[in-house]
Order: sequence, then C-alpha cells, then structure tokens
Amino acid sequence: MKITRESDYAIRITLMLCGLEKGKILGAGEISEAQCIPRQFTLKILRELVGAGFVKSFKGAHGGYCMNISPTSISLKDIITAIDGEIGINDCLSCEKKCNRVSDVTECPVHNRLAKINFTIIENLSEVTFDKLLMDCKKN
Amino acid sequence: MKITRESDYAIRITLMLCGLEKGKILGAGEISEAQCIPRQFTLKILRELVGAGFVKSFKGAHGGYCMNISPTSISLKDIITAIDGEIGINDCLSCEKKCNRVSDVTECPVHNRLAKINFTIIENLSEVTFDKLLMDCKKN
DNA sequence: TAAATGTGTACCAAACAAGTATACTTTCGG
DNA sequence: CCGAAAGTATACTTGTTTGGTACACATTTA
Repeated sequence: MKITRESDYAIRITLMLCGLEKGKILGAGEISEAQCIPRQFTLKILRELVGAGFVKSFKGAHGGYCMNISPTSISLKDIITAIDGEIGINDCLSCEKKCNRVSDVTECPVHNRLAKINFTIIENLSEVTFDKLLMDCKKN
Repeated sequence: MKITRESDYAIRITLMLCGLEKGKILGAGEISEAQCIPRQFTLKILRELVGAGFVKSFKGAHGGYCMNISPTSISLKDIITAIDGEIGINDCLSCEKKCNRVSDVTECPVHNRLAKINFTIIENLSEVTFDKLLMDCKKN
C-alpha cells in the first residue's frame, strides 16, 4: 500500500518543473541537489518522464528539462501510473472453481469491494493536478 | 500501491471463519484447501490473526479456529493493518532544510494531498466490515 | 575541440514477499 | 497413558522488486 520512492521523487521533480517560468529550463544537477535525489537516479526518472511525454529535454551543454504539457493536464495519478505502473490495490488471484476467489467479478465479494476502493483512489489521485499543488505551494 | 498477497489471503480466511455457524470451528487444513493457500502459509497467517485477537484457536486433536470477535466489528482495514502494517501510501521522506520535502506537514504540499487521500483510503477500507462481505456472498 | 550536458544499457546490493522446514506442544480417543 | 491429530514457534530459503550505480556514448555550445 505504498507508492514507491521513485514515484515520490518523480512527483517532486515534476512539481519543480511546473514551477519554472515559461521558457526556462532546469538541469538534472540542480534538480538532484534541490530535491536530495541521487544524480543518476534523477536522470533515470527524468528519462522516464520524458518518455511518458510529460517532460521535454534539451541535450548538450546548457541543456536541461522543462514541462512538455500544462500543469492543469497532469495529475498525481499520471505520474504514479507512469512510474509504478497501473494502480491496482489488489491482484485478486483466482484459482478457478476450487475456491471462492473466482475471476468472474460478480462472484468474488472481496474483489468487488476492493475494486470500488481502487477506483476511488484513482479518482482522488486524478483530481490532484499540478496546478493545484503549485497553488498549495504559493499559499505558504 | 498493492496490498500483499498475505493480506489478501488473510481477508479470505477471515471471511471463511466469519461464515461459520456459531460454535463450529475450522481446521487449518480445510481452510488451506478451500482457499488454495499453502498449508504452512495458512498456519502462519492464522497465527497472526490469533495474535491480533481477531481469531480464536483450539489446540490438540480436533482443534481449529473460529472468530473471536463479531464480523460487524472487523473490517478490511483491520486485517490489512494487522498483516501489512499501518496503511501509509507515502513515506514522505524529509531531508531537512535543503529541499521542500520538509517534515513539517504544513510546508509540503505533496505530503498534504497524499495524506488526505491516505485518510480516505483508510476510511473506505474501514467501512467494509465482514458482515457486509458476508451479505455480498449470500446475494450470489 | 573540449567541457557540459543528456541517453542508454547493464549491472548491483539490500529489502521484501511468499513460502518451506522442522522441532515442539497440546489435546483427545482408545 | 500412548499416539495421532491438531496448533505453535522459529528459522530458513528463494525469487522479485526497489533503489540505486557505473560507464560508454551522443549532442550541443563556447
């Protein structure tokens, strides 16, 4: 029931990039230092964010990163899904007929309840877009 | 973002025990077979459930297990917490002054948002008590 | 052209999940 | 009172995931 540290980092990296003035970019080194994330790990996460289309990169000397999409159109859910994979609280194993862990959703009460909760989690995470996080930051 | 398979098993074991007629008990072997959980693993989980006070055990020949508390007073949250530990979606690492991952809750927007979502998850899981799961079962 | 960046791939160690093995204790039935 | 059938306790094992690291390479700018 945890999001990985990598996702946590990715969220903070994204938030930092969302806070950038338009046209500015930020190097991996600066991000790594500001967020206390090991340099190589920062680079790896940035690569994943670039791969997912969330972040844009600029190569070469004075290169760096900036957002590729608007903070309003990216949420915690997007980052977590991109880094950790689909959000699925339960595996809901099935072992065919023998027990009541059946793959047919209608027959497994545990599955049904967990699936509903899972859906709620995804909804809640989707609602937290980065423009909201940015606003929260400015309040303090 | 997953509950462990052990918790999943524990939920199904508990549900099975909740479905027992009053005064009856069930052996680990029967549970293991019905739920397709390896025998030793079943025993281990049962021991944890006994330790948590949810299940009562009877030693010796013709021994077995039954619930120690009412299905109305035990929820998915209780089982998951007992098996996997406290439900905490985020570690929210802090590295003191240097970055904005500060332990002081009011300063970390990510932490605040995740904490709220975490609270919702706990609420949702707490609402699913085993009497409700039992009802779901009977509907099918 | 060299220094400063990002890219890609492969590797690694520690922690965790999931399960196993084994020796022991308790109870009941005969 | 003995042995089979349960549960108890503890320690081990094995595979996967997490959280990185290392290093060779590609690209850009001064």
